[in-house]
Amino acid sequence: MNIKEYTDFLRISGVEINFDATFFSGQCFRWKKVDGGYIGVVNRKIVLVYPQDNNTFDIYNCSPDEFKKFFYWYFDLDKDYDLILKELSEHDEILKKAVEKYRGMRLLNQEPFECMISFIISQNNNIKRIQILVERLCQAYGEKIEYKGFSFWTFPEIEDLKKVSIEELKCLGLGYRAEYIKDAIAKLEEGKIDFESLASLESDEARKILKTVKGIGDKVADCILLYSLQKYDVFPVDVWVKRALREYYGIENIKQLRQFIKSFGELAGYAQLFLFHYIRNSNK
DNA sequence: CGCCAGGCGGGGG
DNA sequence: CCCCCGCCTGGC
Repeated sequence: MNIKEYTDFLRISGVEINFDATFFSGQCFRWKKVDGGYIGVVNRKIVLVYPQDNNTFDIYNCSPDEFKKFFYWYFDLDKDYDLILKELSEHDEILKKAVEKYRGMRLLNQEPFECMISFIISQNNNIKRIQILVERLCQAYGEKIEYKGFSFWTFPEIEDLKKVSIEELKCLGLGYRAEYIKDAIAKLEEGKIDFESLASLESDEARKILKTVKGIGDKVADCILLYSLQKYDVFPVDVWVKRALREYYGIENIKQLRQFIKSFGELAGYAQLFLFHYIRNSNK
């Protein structure tokens, strides 16, 4: 990888990133398309990304230091994707196709609080509505930031949300999830949930603790573990994945499912990312 | 109007 | 443990 500094952007070359697949695979909800690129709010800043030819992209509003310290991690660039994708391809034919089609998709390492709240919101909702609800939450309680004429809001901090009532959250259209969000914040405040200590635990232990929050079940817990706590042995299962696993792999029960997930070892999360995206886009 | 959407909690077998 | 139902809300 090579980083070249220009007056107001960095040119990163030697890394293959499929931004469409990465940003719109359902692992995150705040990136948007702009003319020729993508805009997002990450690390409390507005960031613009413009893909170029030959495994190169430009990134605006990001210093070389910030790229090395934050985005290198965020885009999962410390991993050897050649190796990961090779192993997935060798697992079976379905995964081989998924990997071929979406080569360059990255598993994002996101901020745990944003990830937790976003996936609590995601339950029983479609992607479009998840995006709208997350955006409303940011506009109501986040901090307004600007860059090159774009204005956005940061994702609210725990401090910003702890004084907000359930009723106020419901006004945003969150419905019964408002109560769940409040419970998550209360448990964070009380120290019953602590992301740092969760990250140090085995996935099964961490999942149990996350599930003590009202509104966090297996699926939401696994998304938090995989997308923000680096638990790559976790494989979130939703209705789509369940259906696909039955159809493609003949998986009918929990026992078979556990065995299937275990067969990927530490790459289960990567397998899920590629399988899920492949399934979602091939069926329509 | 009913049904569904990238689940979950609560109750009952 | 497994199954089943209702659920805020908005779109179709």
